[in-house]
Amino acid sequence: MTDSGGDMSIPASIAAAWGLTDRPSKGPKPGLSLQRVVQAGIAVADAEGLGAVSMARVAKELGTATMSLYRYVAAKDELLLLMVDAAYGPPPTDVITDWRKGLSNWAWAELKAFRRHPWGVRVPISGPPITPNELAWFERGLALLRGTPLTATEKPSVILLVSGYVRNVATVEADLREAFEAANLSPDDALNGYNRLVLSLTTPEAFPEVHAVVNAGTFDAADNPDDEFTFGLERILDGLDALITSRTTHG
Amino acid sequence: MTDSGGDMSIPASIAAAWGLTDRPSKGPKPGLSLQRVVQAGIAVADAEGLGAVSMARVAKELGTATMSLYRYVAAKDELLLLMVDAAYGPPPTDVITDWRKGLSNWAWAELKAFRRHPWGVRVPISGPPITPNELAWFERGLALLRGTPLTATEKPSVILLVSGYVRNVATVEADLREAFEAANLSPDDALNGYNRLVLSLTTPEAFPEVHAVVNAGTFDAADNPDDEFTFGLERILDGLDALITSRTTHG
DNA sequence: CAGTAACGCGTACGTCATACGCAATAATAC
DNA sequence: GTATTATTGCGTATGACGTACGCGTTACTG
Repeated sequence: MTDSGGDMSIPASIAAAWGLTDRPSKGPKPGLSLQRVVQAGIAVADAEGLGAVSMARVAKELGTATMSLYRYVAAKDELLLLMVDAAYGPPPTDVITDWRKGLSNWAWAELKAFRRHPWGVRVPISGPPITPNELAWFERGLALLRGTPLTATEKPSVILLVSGYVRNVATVEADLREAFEAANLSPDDALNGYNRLVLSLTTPEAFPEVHAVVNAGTFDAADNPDDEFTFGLERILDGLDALITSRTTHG
Repeated sequence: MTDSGGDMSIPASIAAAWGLTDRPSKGPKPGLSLQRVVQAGIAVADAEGLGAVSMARVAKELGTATMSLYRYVAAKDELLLLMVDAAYGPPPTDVITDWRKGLSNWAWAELKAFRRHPWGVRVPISGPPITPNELAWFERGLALLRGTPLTATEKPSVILLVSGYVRNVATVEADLREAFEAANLSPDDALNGYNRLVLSLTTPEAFPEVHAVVNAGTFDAADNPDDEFTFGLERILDGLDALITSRTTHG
């Protein structure tokens, strides 16, 4: 009863990221800029992890007082959202007509963005894409599906499917990295520790498949980290291919 | 140089969840139990969201002092991990020989668990599965692939692929729900607000595909929320089917 | 030149996780 | 039966953190 009017309007900082704010004609010139604040946040996150990103820490990075940041960002959540947007950067613009090659290229580019900024996967998703780069990636993904017989309902589902997969793999990679950095082990030792841990917690009777997988040495080495990603991606693309070709042949 | 010995041993509370702790013979009888603490945490999260889960709030739920919880859990992170584990519950135990039906059933069960406890997707993933239910789900998933020609390396990849997808869809569903609860709108109005927002931020020239999708009314209604899930799941299963049948026919 | 809007930022407050220590308790060792 | 000791509940205190508020300053507008 208090505030029945649902808003759904965007924060000023997001509008600024879209370049929709005309700079005010009055008052002192800003000493900072939204971009510089976001870049400082990224610098801190890259160097010290997302946990180190506090308003105070970001301000220190810029040599300003903590509260000055709030002239550019209304809340920390907004800063994080814009940091992720900047971490994505612009999507690949290669002109690719083959949807499969295009989507694969797109997915790899997204994975590389997350590898460059592993903290990206730790920022909780706050809603559907509204920042410039997020929407640009979405647009590019949809464009790659242009030649396919997929419906307007299906195309976004495909993008969700692929980008969600990228995010998952990136998350697992980040988990592994954080685990062995925290315990300062080598990646191999971390995997090995996990193997021994699982074997000690479970019995072969109750967890036969898990034991079989662990004993097969599946988790022994982080062989080529790309192989894991490739496997799932190819399955997804195969599944899409099946649908697309079935539509194409039954015209 | 300080602490070169990497540990990789588990927290006491996790061991307790596995039933590996012999209760101490000395001292007063515990007034609480790990299970009760975890259940209280779940009750708070279900009723008021994950954001409301503070140690103080959980303690209040139990009628105890905040610090008493630390006799059962060494840190809040552990509590959250165990809350998620309990939210999963045991995996479906249906005996299904057809891998595709089995995996589908498994995926749907996981989605339902997340729908029951939507905050589950908001708990950041801290590492590979080590809690009882998490590992039980993993085991079940692997068991469903027993009859397939997939290798010991591929099977976990498949599980990661499917459960990651479930998690993504559950996250998107949670996003939507939180968005319209926050703005107290109906789901339709929330979707509509997003549509108008996107159209106002982007131009049809720069974002033609996005405009086409929005104008097609794709995001107008949350029709049957299950349809979205089904679409992606079937694509994944199709992709797996392609691999499995190719292996089967080429013996 | 007065008015005004936007700036940088110091202060203060509320929330939260959690380290520490103490008194009470209950089993064990003598 | 008494002393010992491990373990419990929990009060207190600390330090981090996000951010509301307001003040003095700046630079453009009327």
